[in-house]
Amino acid sequence: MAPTTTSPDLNLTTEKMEKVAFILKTTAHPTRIAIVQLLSNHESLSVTDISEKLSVEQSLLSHHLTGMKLKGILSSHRDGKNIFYALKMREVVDVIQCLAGCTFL
Amino acid sequence: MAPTTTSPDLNLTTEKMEKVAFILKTTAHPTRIAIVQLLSNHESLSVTDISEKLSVEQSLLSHHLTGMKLKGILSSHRDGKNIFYALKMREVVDVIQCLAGCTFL
DNA sequence: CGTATACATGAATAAATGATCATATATTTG
DNA sequence: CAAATATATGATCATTTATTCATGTATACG
Repeated sequence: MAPTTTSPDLNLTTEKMEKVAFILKTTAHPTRIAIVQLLSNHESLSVTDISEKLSVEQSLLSHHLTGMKLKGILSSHRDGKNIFYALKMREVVDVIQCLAGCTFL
Repeated sequence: MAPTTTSPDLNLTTEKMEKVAFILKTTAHPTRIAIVQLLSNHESLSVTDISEKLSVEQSLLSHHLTGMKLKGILSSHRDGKNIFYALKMREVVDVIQCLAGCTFL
């Protein structure tokens, strides 16, 4: 009885497949994966925090962040001069975790 | 004690993040998700089988299939005139399953 | 209120991806 | 071997995504 080792049947509607593809696309970028990783360990971080930790230029990072927020993966709130981002769709952590666990990668 | 509900810490090297992004990108397309779904339920199918079931034109499908094979997601073998494709990296099923399970999608 | 800080936005460009079409190759069959 | 079937491939074009740069907006602070 090891229910977590076998995958259940996959039976998705076209609409669902499109939505899944949409989220996968939004996640499929090294920088964005790094962002998810950071936020999976940090609750919430400012743009500057993330920019420094990942060495990604402010504007480019901002584009990534606002995109991810728009698509529902992140949330944000302002605190003074800073804007803090947090992980909203925690499932993406599992998705990354799952693939990262592949021995052959 | 429900160990499967919480995600373990995510701590990936840059290289690993790139590889994960690579696989995610290869999966992030409605047609390719449909292919994975089909093959998760079928063991192996010919290009014609898949083309008919998904109503995707031969050449376009072939591009998708060879790409996915090249990137290690699928395997293939010839039997007579047909070439049969099968799922090689079964983890992608879990990835899709995971996101498909999101209530908000 | 002016200046500095933190972040967002938009335009322009570059690069990657997707789709289509024409054609090539492999295999079977007559 | 010629024709038919099944699939792959390569060129081209359209679309999407990524990056950069310049500038805009909000907040804080003197």
